[in-house]
Amino acid sequence: MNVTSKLTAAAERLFDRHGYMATGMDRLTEAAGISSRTLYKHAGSKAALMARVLTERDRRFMARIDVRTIDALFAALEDWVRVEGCRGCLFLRSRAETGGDTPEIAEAVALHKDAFHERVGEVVAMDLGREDPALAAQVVVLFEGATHAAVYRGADAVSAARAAAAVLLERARA
Amino acid sequence: MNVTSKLTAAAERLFDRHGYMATGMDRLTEAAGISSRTLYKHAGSKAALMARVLTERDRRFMARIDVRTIDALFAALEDWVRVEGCRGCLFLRSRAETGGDTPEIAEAVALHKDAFHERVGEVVAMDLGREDPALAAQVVVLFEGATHAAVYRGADAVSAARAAAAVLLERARA
DNA sequence: TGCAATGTAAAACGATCGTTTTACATTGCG
DNA sequence: CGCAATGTAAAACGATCGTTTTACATTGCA
Repeated sequence: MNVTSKLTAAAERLFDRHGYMATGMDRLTEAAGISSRTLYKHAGSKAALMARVLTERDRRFMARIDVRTIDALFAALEDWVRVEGCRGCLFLRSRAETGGDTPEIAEAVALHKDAFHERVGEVVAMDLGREDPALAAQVVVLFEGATHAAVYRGADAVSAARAAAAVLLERARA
Repeated sequence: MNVTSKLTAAAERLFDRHGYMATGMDRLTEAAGISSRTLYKHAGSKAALMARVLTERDRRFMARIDVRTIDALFAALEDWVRVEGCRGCLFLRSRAETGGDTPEIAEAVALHKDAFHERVGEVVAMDLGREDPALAAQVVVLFEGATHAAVYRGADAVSAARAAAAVLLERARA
């Protein structure tokens, strides 16, 4: 495992657990086992490191939701929550913590959310046999809601979203 | 308008726009038009101020969703988003920024989410004519999802949640 | 062999953090 | 009148912030 990926992984974990602003560079260097000079050579700045974390997380997340049905989409979220925990959407959190004023971060968030919405549209089209933008928008809302309600209601929130999505899909088929 | 409520209002606005950790005490004193000594006499500490902001926001929010139907619940959210903007749930954000390690904040968040869930249960019971905990959980997820999807999709996210909730309610009636 | 790259450890940078203190002005009420 | 409460302005507190720098060790390759 090279320096960059070790740093990125450590940063993602600390940002997720304690928040972006609350995580100082010294805790990052300590967790990654590198000096501050090496950190800045690889990351450039704290904002750039956060953007890199988001880009890497987007890759991992999108790979996880490479599915063919809406039900599998929520099953993937159940897995994600079980493995990665549930502390809300790290993308929206980064945007909120920076007030949307850091361009590199705001752009990474926008790219992720666009890609996610497009993926949901594709899954809906595969599952339903035709495109249905209205249903896709509802599934996005359910997914986002499950992610955030899981913070205080745990995996039950994902189950509720999964059941609701099944009803909406059934209705769209009729 | 007395000192305390002016401070609380200014703090809520700054915390919401720029994030909790990113908002320094000097910006709070400047926005509230008070000295730092007065701020600490009234608020005690930054964490206590944040908890007070959350308690006040809970009062205002719960008053807004004092409704009798599920549809009115999402209509109220549309109003809220139009008036207060959409930067995600300030309760979950405060919890995330502090890592859940500040008791006064974690407690205020838990109280709010419990009260919200109970209120949704009451609205579902009124609208449906009987209790339906499963439907209530789904409405909570839709509401939470609308709140957070609205950050990047605007009021359309609330409309989508509203339509989805109508379908779920219709299905529960049959 | 020797240079360039890549790393560490640690000090230092000015800035800003949350909070307290000092010194003084204003006001309301017995 | 006089005291207690409540406010402001501003300096100071030590700590920590993100970032850069200095000085030195290790490694890979021509």
